Amino acid sequence: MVGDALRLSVPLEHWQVIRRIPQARERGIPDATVARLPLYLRALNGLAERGTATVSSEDLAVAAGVNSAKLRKDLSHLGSYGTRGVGYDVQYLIYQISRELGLTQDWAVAIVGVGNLGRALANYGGFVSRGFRVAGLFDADPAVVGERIAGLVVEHADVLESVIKKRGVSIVVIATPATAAQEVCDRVIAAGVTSILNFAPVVLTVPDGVDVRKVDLSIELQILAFHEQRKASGGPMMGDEWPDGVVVVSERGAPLGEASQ
Amino acid sequence: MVGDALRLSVPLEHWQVIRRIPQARERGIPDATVARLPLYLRALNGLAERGTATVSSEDLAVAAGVNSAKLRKDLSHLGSYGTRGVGYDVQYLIYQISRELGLTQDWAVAIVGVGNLGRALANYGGFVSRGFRVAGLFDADPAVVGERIAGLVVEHADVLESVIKKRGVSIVVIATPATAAQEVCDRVIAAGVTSILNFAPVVLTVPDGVDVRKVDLSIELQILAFHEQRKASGGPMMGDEWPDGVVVVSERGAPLGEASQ
DNA sequence: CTGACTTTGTGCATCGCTTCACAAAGGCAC
DNA sequence: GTGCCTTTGTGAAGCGATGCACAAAGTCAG
Repeated sequence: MVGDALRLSVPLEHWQVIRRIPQARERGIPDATVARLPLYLRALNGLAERGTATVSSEDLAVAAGVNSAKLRKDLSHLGSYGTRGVGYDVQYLIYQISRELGLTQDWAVAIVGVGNLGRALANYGGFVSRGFRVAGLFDADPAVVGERIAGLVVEHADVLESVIKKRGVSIVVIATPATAAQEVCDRVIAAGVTSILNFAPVVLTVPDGVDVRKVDLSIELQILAFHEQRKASGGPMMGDEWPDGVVVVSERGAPLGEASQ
Repeated sequence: MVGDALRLSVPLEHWQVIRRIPQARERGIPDATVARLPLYLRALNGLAERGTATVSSEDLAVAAGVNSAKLRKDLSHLGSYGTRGVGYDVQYLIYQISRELGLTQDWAVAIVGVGNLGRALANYGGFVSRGFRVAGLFDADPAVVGERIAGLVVEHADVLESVIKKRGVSIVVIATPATAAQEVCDRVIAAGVTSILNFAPVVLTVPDGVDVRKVDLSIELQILAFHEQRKASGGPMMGDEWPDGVVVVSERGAPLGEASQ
């Protein structure tokens, strides 16, 4: 089904040449590129749904919200797909990017911490949709254990290690309060996990070889606030002075109660 | 109310000098730095809670999970706070970073889309804790409108514009399904909002002057999958072939190793 | 006051990513 | 085939971030 476009549009010889030159693909793909591949993939899926067969770098770039030169360079790191004068075969490119990202296989994901966020994640369709399968939900609170969410029964955090091994979980999502995050992190790593997606507002300490990605809601808001402030104070200087002479700490509300969560 | 620490360790003269030199602070702070400031802020709050009065760049860097040279350079963009031979006054630095990020004022935030994610966000303590106040919850589903969440009554999306203006909302969080996101986006921008945090898996199109930050759960997972695959395929080649036998790319059996990271 | 010690702030070399601009490659009409 | 048109893939320049290494600036003991 897929897999035809190529044979037609790119003679094998071509790549053999490519192959010989050590070049990009051989050694790692730039991180910045990897971070954008999922974006392209999403745009391509949108096009595919609308029945588009081929797409130019220009059009795809618009759909993905990036610059076309960047898109081409990104794709060139995967190999020389695409046909000059025509563009890229949508289905073929979807396959190639999926394979590169490792989405042609199924990843078992466990979610630890079934609070508001954990529930939202468990029910989030985007996970299941492409290559990811929620294989376990865990919480330390007995009141939550046993509850059925998104078709799964919440298990007690005590059995984390054994379940991870038994079900071949390779990616763990941490959605616990900040205080529990490091402990959970240590335990899943001990159980063999090397990829962690962390939603808790703490810096996790992990050994080499373990990948941690962090999603921090309040940090994003703070960055927005910075820009918003800049825009608002378009005028000359804003409160660039010390409040009244010399007040120091946050006078506002409280001593900044780090809302654990 | 609080506010002594500084007076002791940093004589006023000091910054007046700083103030005069146009230097870095005048023109924008690098984006990369802005993105890390919230991290430093969190680390500092942790230290403050433990009663630490001053901290060296080295220690703070460890707490924030960055390199100390980077930390010093980042802080130098704000001004010359810190005392050589001693370090930084924790309370003072908290105040300076908060001010720079615009957290000394209160930002009214509206959340549009009260599904699983919207609920999680509304209940997320991290928002309220520092400078952000949820001033409105909106949804288009009549079944949800009227419900009380985190002390707020969900309002119908129809009144979005008027409420935004009335309550002075300046930051909007979009947690709607992908299909509704662009419309919501257009409407809040028309109502004067220029800062948007988007959780919907779409690329929003906005006019110049509007800031959009995006948090995409499935993209993060896909990036993890990429690295996980790299690690797993430490062995020879994995499914590097085209489904039915046309060999496609790298036949090589080795390189790749490179724990890329 | 002097000298040893600590830690900041920054000049500089480097690195990686972005953007430009264009030659090379392919399609298509005739 | 030949020539024109479209679009890719990439060399090279530009730009911003990173990390090193050290002078400058401060503390502190005596």
